[in-house]
Amino acid sequence: MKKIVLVDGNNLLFRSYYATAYSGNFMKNSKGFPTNALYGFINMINKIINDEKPTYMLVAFDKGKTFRHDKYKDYKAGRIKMPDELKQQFPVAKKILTNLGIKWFEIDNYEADDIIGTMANMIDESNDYEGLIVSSDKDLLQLITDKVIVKMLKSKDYIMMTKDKFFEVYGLTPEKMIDIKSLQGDASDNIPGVKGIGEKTALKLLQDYGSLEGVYENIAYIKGAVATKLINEKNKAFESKDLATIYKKVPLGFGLEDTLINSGNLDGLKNLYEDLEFYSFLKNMKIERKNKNIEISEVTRIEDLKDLSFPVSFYIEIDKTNYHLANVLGLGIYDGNKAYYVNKKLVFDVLSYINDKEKYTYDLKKHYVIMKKQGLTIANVTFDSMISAYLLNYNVKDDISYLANQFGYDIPFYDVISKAKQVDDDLIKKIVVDKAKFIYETKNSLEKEMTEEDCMYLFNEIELPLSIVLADMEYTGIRVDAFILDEMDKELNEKIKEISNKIYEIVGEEFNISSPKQLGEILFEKLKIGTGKKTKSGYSTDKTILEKYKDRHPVIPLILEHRMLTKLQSTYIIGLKNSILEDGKIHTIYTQTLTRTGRLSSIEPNLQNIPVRTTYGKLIRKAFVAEDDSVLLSSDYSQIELRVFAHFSKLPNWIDAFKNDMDIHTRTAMDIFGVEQKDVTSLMRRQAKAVNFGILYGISSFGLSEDLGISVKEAKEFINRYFNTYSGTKVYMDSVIKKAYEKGYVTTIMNRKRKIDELNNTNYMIRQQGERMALNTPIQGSSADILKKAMIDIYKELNDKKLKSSMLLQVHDELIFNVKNNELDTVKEIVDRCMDNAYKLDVPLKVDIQTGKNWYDAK
DNA sequence: TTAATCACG
DNA sequence: ACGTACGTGATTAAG
Repeated sequence: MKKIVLVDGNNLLFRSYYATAYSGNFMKNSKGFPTNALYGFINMINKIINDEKPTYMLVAFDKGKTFRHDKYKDYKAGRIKMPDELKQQFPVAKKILTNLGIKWFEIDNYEADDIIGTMANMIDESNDYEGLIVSSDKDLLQLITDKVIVKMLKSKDYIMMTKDKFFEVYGLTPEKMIDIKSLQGDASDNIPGVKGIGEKTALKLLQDYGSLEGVYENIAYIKGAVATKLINEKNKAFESKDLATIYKKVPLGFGLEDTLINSGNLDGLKNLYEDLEFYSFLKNMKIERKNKNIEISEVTRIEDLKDLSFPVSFYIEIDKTNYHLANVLGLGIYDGNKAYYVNKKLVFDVLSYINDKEKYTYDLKKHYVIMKKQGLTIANVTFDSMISAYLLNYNVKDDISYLANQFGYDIPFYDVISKAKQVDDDLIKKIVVDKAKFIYETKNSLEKEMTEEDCMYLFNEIELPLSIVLADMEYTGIRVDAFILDEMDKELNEKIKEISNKIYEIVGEEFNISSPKQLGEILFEKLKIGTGKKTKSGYSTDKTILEKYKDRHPVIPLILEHRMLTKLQSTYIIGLKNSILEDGKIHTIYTQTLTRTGRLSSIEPNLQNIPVRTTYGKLIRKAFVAEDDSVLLSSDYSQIELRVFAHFSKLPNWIDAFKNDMDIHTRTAMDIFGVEQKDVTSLMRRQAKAVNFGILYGISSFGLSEDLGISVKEAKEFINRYFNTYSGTKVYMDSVIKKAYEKGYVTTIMNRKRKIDELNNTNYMIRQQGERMALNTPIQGSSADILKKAMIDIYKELNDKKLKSSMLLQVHDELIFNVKNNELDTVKEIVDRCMDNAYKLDVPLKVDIQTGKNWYDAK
């Protein structure tokens, strides 16, 4: 006989929730997500598995509505609404089951009881299965047969209810549970029963007369108050019988054999437990840790590698996170059988030796830059787990150990290594080998997942080659003239001092202007400029607020100017100056595996937010200069996001406008205001532009009203007008959101996927936020895809033609190159053509190119 | 470490 | 009745 365990999932979660919920201050993880019900739930499931050792199992859940099979019943009207804190734990419970390899099931209009009843019925009719139901709900006892028993959960232990045991307790056969309920009622299930008849009386009556029907047939023999009650509530009694009967014909769509427990997904389970911060379960998972001690061959000569079989994975450990400044500590290599450790002196020779062989990495870009500094150009890397995991929406960090741990490898985090008092060679040896081993051993599963998710193109043709492009950009660096920064620094020092003194004079006291707290007190309490409370910790003094009050007090424009100047000085003058390395250049690091949309980001320093919007701030760009005999070339996509939107939404007017190289905001103004081009005022264009940008961000009337300085109502009318004019917009946006809800993710033009968990949040606000992400990501992400493709094409052509010019920076829709004077025309042509042709949209891509001795002039 | 602010696309 | 535009990083103050 094969044993199937049937679990009432709702019952289990409810029990666990209320076991701790009354304290009011129940278990949550550090993000505030409630976890109390899950904790008990997992404990129970583990216990069931331990105690029963089932090979088949099904967990049933109620689904949504208060319908029960074909008849509408006020079935649960008497129950209180499920608290959100409990509700939110249900989807996670289901995920956990899936990862445990346990089947769970729910279906519209039916309850867990019905599913279990149907299964029990199937088991009863089968020849080779027996069932065990786990619940604390007595209702389910009616399902007990010769083949199906119930494990009744009590507060601490349980009672195994077989047919015999049931008879022992109730003096009846199990199916009479229905009749008991009809008389006794059940408040929690909103079964009325007969008022005034409790368990004792009900049992006595049924033992005497066999069934509810029997009771009424023999009503003449029953005396006193009980008889009166029975007669008065006869209808209620029979109604209750109907309600108490578990339905056994749920269309399951699967058979008993489909409840076989499978191997599940330990890594997935581990991730879930980590998210929930269930460290005790993590410990008890007894996952076979995958990096058991293995023999490590120490490489002292190249000949020691003669047995190496390819491909191999390798990992270089360095002593700082900023790899432009770091020193190599050691190298680990793994070929599927043997692990090798290479000390820092031999790293260059060994990697040179295997450079024409196929290799796998974690963070190819980092390794490429490290070795390029030593004069070796790493080649033939065909797989990188960092990029792969990023595309698959894993939580990817700079430190490989985070991912390795998710996959069951115990590898210390980087800060452990960096904080170690002395860098122990044996420690490094073990770590680099484990890391290489992790890369090698998880390659296939990541690759398989990428194939399933259909992102091999993105991986092989975009991200992996791009990491080399970025590595070369970082390695090359951009020349920065420290003298120019110094001059600006002096000028700023004076200006800031001057303005500070003026402010102190006007206000009548000295204070820290950079402290929002102190500034708020001065402005709103001392000077009583207005009543602008906004943030948690006090008054909001941000730009928008200050600009609103600009005319109220002469100090405010000075504060604004002070803000601008100190920002320039601290972040850009001082910050950038500190980032100039010995070669007179700044080498940023592009994080390729961070953003949710597929964009790059730039750190240490961030070269993607160098001032440009204000005349004064823009001067910083004069410090970014070309090399000798060169100019800087800046090429940017004109309105790429709006073009991508035109492509997706297929708006005929926009496609037409872009094809004719028309100003898109003017065209929008013409369409929504219904005027000729010559009659478009600057206000109309400005408004049209604001709505267009709103569309890219997933428009909201509030956001638009803020941007345009109009009321929310007016903004709402504006948006309606826009949707009426461009009906395709609404259709497109609705379809994106619909698909996002269905699939749980959105995609870009190159099938980059972004999971959007916010769409499942019970909080309306957060769901709204999720919808805006769903709308924005395909646009922002596709634009990023396209520029990445252009970068790869340009890089390849510059290399193939052996040009000395090089790509330096990427700023989302813009590229900066250092171009040798004698290559200017060639490079211009290449950049223009590659960017134009990077991807074929329904509208043309447009590229603006400018050149100059420095970044300021090239804009 | 976190919040507030402001720089960019 | 709520409280909001999308995506980033660095600096400062203050707990």
